[in-house]
Amino acid sequence: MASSLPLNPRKNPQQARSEGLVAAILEAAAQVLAEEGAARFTTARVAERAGVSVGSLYQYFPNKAAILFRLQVNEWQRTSSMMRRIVEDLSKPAHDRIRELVQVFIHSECEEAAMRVALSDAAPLYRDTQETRVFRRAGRETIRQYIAGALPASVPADAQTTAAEMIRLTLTSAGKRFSESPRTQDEITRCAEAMADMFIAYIDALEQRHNTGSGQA
Amino acid sequence: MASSLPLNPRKNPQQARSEGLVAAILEAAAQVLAEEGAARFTTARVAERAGVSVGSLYQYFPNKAAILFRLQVNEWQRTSSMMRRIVEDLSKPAHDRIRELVQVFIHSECEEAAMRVALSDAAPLYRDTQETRVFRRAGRETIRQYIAGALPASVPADAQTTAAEMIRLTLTSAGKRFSESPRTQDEITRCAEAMADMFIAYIDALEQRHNTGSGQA
Amino acid sequence: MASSLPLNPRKNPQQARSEGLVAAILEAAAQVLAEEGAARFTTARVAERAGVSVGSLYQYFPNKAAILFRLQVNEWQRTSSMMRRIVEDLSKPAHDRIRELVQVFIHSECEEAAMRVALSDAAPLYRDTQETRVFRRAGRETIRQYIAGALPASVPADAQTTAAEMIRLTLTSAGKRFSESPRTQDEITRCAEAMADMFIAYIDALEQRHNTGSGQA
Amino acid sequence: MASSLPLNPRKNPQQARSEGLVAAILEAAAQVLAEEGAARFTTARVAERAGVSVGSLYQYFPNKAAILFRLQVNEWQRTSSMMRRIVEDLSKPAHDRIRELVQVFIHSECEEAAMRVALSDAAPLYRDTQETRVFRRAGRETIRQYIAGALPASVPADAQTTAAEMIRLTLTSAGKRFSESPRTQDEITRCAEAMADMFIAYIDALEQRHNTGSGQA
DNA sequence: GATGAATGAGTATTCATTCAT
DNA sequence: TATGAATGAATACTCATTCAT
Repeated sequence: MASSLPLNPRKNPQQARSEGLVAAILEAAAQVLAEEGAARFTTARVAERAGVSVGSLYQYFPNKAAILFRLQVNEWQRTSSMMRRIVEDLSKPAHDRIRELVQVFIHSECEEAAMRVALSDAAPLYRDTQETRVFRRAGRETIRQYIAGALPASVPADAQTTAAEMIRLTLTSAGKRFSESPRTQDEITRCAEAMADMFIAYIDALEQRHNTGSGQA
Repeated sequence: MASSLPLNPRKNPQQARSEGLVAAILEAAAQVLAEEGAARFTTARVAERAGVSVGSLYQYFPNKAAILFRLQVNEWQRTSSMMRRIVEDLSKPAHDRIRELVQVFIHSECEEAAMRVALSDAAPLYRDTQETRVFRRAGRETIRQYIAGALPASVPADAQTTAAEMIRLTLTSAGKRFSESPRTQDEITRCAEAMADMFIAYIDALEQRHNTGSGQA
Repeated sequence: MASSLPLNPRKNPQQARSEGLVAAILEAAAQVLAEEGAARFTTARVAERAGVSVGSLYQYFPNKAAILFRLQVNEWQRTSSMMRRIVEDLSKPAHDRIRELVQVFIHSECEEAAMRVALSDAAPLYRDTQETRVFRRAGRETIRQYIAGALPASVPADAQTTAAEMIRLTLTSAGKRFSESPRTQDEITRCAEAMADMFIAYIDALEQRHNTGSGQA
Repeated sequence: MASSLPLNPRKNPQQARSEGLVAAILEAAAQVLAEEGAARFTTARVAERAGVSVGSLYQYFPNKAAILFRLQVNEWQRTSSMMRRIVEDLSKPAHDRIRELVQVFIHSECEEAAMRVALSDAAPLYRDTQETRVFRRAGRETIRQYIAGALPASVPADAQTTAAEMIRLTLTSAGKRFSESPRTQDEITRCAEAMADMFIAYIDALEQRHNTGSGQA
């Protein structure tokens, strides 16, 4: 569809004031999204919420999609750095890192669920963009590598890639879907446990298949 | 949000004519969705495509959301009956049934992907309805039971429920996500294979855990 | 610039009601143009003036430019048929027909001057369209032929074409420019007289040049 | 309409710096007009192009219209001085001076056509001003006198005025209209020739009418 | 003087839904 | 029953101009 909307910030927020405004707008945008939903996410509402004129809003964002895109990028970065922290902690055994990864990820998905769901609802507005595609692809790659980093080294590279990709796909998509309904802390923990169980069983089976001499596969 | 839109058909399609019209409208709706996307899915376009006046359209559907809802229900029913067929074929061992379930499901998700993605994009329009919630819950339950039906009987009931739910969640959400990008037949098959591997490893581990006498858990 | 706006009427006004609405909208448009000027010519104002909702307006015209285009076409047709009537009245000598043509044209240009000036001001909105170009070219051609029809037959074809084109250009552009300022009837008549004098002198000179045997040219 | 916008420069450009800035702004304005058209002629774009802040722009011009007005005045002055040079060259016979006048004027109109057309498109913005009216009236007068200066002295004063005014009106309006379409050098020359033919025939006829003793008029 | 961030009124266009015919 | 004309609220985005720094 609209695959060429420019999502780049209009000006580099060089000055503290600018950065503050951008932050205020993004904060307001997140609130509007969470409280009013994607359908009522309008530039006017965001500007009003941010205590800024629409004109100012458009000085920092070229269009509505760009605001949503920035919100999404921020989410991705948060997720990504969170994962990196866990995965790079080599003091823990692989299984524990996987378990922690899943727990932290699912819990984090369930935080600010309203906003995240609304952001997903609005995805059609910023999804079909070169920029988004590039960003998303890069994010996918990064996360897959983090996951691969927690897999046993004995698994051959291509099997590792496949498995990491399946785990990434499951983690992110099932995590998102799970977080769409309101959940208690207990439910969240149990869901993450089951998912980690599944991942670990999968990894162990993979390891076994490749370890056992001439292997069965 | 808009949780009280009536999605029920306005009249019981008693006459053949009515049924034909409803079918024509739904067919047209699916086409519009697939070819124009959710953003351009308008009642006027659907009516025109169906060769019907908007007025008539509104005689069979109380509002736009109801059309989308019906489309979604049809998808759910198709999926559900497809699963039932596989799961009830007791001539095959459980593992095979799981593999087949996943293969068929993922392939089916990737068919008519354009329409299904657009239908998902439009979900905010019909999602927050009592009716949808009821239907979805029932569908979830049914599918979970189908999956549970393919799990080994030795696993205790509650563990079985948890596992079936995790598999259902993964299958449907990762399947949907996977189908959002265009895929070759080969890619689809390999994704389904990996997913089935994961599920089977998960099930086997579960079985083992509960079989081994006093078990570790 | 915007060279691809569709200016075609959205629906054929088949019914009397439709025709009435289109006429009402065009009438209102002419009034808004005359009284408020091109800059304040908005679809909302036109609709209000016509006693119609904006929605209805957009059922009969695909966009603002189309309304202006229709107004312009009407002007062109009025001018064209007026010229034809004069030029086809063979009972009068050529000179008289030229004089009458000029008088009638200039007087007509000065009528509804406010609206016509505003319509010209708005020209950038509908000018750069395939449709307008086609229409304008056809109109130019027609008028040139009418003028050629009043020229003496002794002038060779190509000289006749050149002269008719120069007279057309002068008549229409100087007529338009002259009508931009408010004028008394007397001023208008005298301007038309002088212009006709010029045209007739031009035609006579042309005739003479081509009549005098080996001529000077 | 908006007949009271102040178009006067805000400050006398006493300093060299000021003059430079004014010139830079006008140059930038001409470029923006030529390259982007009247609709995209914004103060922001002009300022950016001129390498100046909007604030500075507003120090030298009270509003957007004033920039356009200055551009127009410059055009008028260029035209005017060009005409004066030709008309005051008494070494050439009147006919030749008329021919040259027309040729040079039409060619000059066709130069920078893009900018001139855009400047005309923007005319509604500066046209309805006391200042513009005064300037335009003065310009008209001057040009008419230049033209009168090339007419034969035997024609009585009032007839001369009428004729000069008709020629001025035709020259400027038809010239402008002609230049609105892209033209080859050859087309331009031939148009100017035909126009000069017309003017000379007109002048000769006038002369004859007034020379022939008791004359018919 | 110079800057450029902030303002906010203004506008074209769409679309779900109704209801007179 | 069927039609489709009519409605009008809603919304993204622009731009001339000001004024605090």
